[in-house]
Amino acid sequence: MPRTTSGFIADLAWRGLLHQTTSDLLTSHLVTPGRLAYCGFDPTSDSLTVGNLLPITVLARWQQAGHRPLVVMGGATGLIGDPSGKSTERQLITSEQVRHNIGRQRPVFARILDFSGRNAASVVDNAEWLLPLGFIDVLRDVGKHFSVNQMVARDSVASRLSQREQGISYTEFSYMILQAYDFLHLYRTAGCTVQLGGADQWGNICSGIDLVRRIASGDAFGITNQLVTKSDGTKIGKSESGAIYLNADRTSPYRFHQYWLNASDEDALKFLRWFTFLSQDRIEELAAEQVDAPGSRPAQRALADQMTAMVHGETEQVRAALCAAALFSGDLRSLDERSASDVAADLPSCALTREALGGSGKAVLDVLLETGLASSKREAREFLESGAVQVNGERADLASSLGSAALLHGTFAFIRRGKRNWAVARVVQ
RNA sequence: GGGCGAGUACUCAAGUGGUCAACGAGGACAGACUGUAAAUCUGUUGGCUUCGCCUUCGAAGGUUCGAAUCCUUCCUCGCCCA
Repeated sequence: MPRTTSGFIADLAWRGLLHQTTSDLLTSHLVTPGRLAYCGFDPTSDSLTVGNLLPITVLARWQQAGHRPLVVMGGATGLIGDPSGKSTERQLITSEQVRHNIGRQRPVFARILDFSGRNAASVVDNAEWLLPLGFIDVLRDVGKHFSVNQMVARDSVASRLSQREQGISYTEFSYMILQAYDFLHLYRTAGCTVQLGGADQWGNICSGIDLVRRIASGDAFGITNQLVTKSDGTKIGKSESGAIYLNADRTSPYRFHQYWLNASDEDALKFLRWFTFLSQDRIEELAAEQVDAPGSRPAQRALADQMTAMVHGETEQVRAALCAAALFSGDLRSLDERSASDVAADLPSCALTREALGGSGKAVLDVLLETGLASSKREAREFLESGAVQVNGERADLASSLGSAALLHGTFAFIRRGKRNWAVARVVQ
């Protein structure tokens, strides 16, 4: 954590996150505490994903350095679509959808940023000032300050112009004007002097700074962070079963925890620096432990715990960690009924009836299907034949079936497919 | 509006009348080795009542004993001309 208000930049640099800053004067600007920086988030999806996490944590670091963070929800810009970093024209979404998305995304910011105290964070929606604007007014007051020659030269636009298959619509082309106007508006009304964003936002941020200088004769700054990927070059937050969301109803805290726990050694250390608020000393300590005892994966554990606590809170983090420990210790039988029930609540599940368990019992093959661990009987068969399936810690085969005797506490059958896929079948009355 | 070309499973991409549930690559999943890691090797990758059957190759019709492959119409996309 940065110790001084101007240490923000140095901290970002150490973490490998600093991409560019717009001016050498920035450092002296940051000496004064309580500077206001904003970062925009376009609500184009129902739930934020791990991919959106980085800019939020950068805002949090800004706050920890003694400055004030401002979250700008793109209630208006989200209706247009930012071409930056996109290779194809995007589908427009409805304004109802945007409002719904904003409502869903807001709580995530509330957990990561501090909305109380002297440096309290705040959230605004650019629909407040962008929607009332008149087209002609914008063309006369704002448009005059933009040179099409420059706009066309921007990376985000140029790359789309050069590929004739895709092109770019006038709508998306105009996006940078809106974002620049945001900065101007926030500079004038709130004294916001800094904009944070990903490296792909560099162009948009510069446009805003230009506009502030031209119209308000003011000095504004920009800081961009690196766009990060996993060591194999793929995006962070994409798993086999889809994106990892920040809302608990889309990705359970347990699954979220598991995602980080499964990071490769190389990634785990990088992720600790990029995403967590652990100190430089602590991270270096973990790196050393990693070298000494790679088998116990200290970096992954610290990462998973930190991330889950940050996004879902400490209660959920403790639950997820206990759940993981129970399942992967290999000693399911030691779980008491209460803990078993807690663990079961976090896993994909299916219901068993007493009747189905009578006689020869219920085929494990069917249970695999019902819990979603296998998507077809053919696949279920394949898993059973290859020895990929365990029920309550016992390997199952094609002939295996569930009887009452096999259940844990007479109620649960924990099914494991492969190394780390779990589900539970439980008896219902 | 006129001319040409393309649409194949998660993706890319073969196949141009039977030997095609469809080559190959990537991805994904599983097994072995490990550490719920990486790398490597092996296997699987449309569905099912699995020595067999059923449904797929942009959509709908048609020709044929038999079509992803031929014909017709339609839809979508790309290139060229106006």
